[in-house]
Amino acid sequence: MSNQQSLSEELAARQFKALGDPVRLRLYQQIARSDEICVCELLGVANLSAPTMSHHLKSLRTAGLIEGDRRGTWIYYRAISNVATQLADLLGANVPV
Amino acid sequence: MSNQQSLSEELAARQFKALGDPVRLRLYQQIARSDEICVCELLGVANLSAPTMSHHLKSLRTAGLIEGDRRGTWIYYRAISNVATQLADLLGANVPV
DNA sequence: CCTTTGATTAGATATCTGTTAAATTAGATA
DNA sequence: TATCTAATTTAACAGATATCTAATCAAAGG
Repeated sequence: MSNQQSLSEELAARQFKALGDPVRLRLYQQIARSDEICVCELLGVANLSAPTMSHHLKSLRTAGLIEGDRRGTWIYYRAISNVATQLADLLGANVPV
Repeated sequence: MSNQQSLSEELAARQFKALGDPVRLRLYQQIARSDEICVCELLGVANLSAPTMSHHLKSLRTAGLIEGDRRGTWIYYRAISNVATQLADLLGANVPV
């Protein structure tokens, strides 16, 4: 159904791991819900220090789940499309039973 | 589409975390592919010591991803149904944009 | 240039995690 | 009972991780 190119298991594990923290799962959902969102706004939503926020965003970023770019003073993040779908596929939407 | 009862974020994070290890992701997939599978057979497939296998199975078990029952000498594991689908939903198959 | 604001990076530390070896539990069989 | 196999548990330890403080980088405005 939706499988342009299957994720390596190593990469998928790293992505699940990135999502495997309550703080990061919330952040990812918040980012995925938004079209794009500024770090400063995420700081307003979550109750995290700026360094801790950066740390978690870096986890999500290096896992290939989100990407960000600076526009002037602010940095905007957005979810990388298809990744979530690929992970979902991998989770066994394809279980034959 | 498939949302009988949404997962708490805490639980979902624990489940993603359990899947966030290459060894456990493989194990989960192997178990989900099978109708049910004996630990001894998993030991044959993966190259793990018995204690390490138990450790990882316990992670998946306490996260609510798999369940096992003893039948005689052997213990059989199977994937708990719907959980993967709920996680997939949570990942944003349902993103409205 | 200096200061302010937004964000990341570096260093320190306490906690968590994956693996191993040794011990233990559970069931089957003699 | 003793013994064998299947699986888990315990204890120990190295390596990873989350959070904090302090320092640094990047852009904007005075």
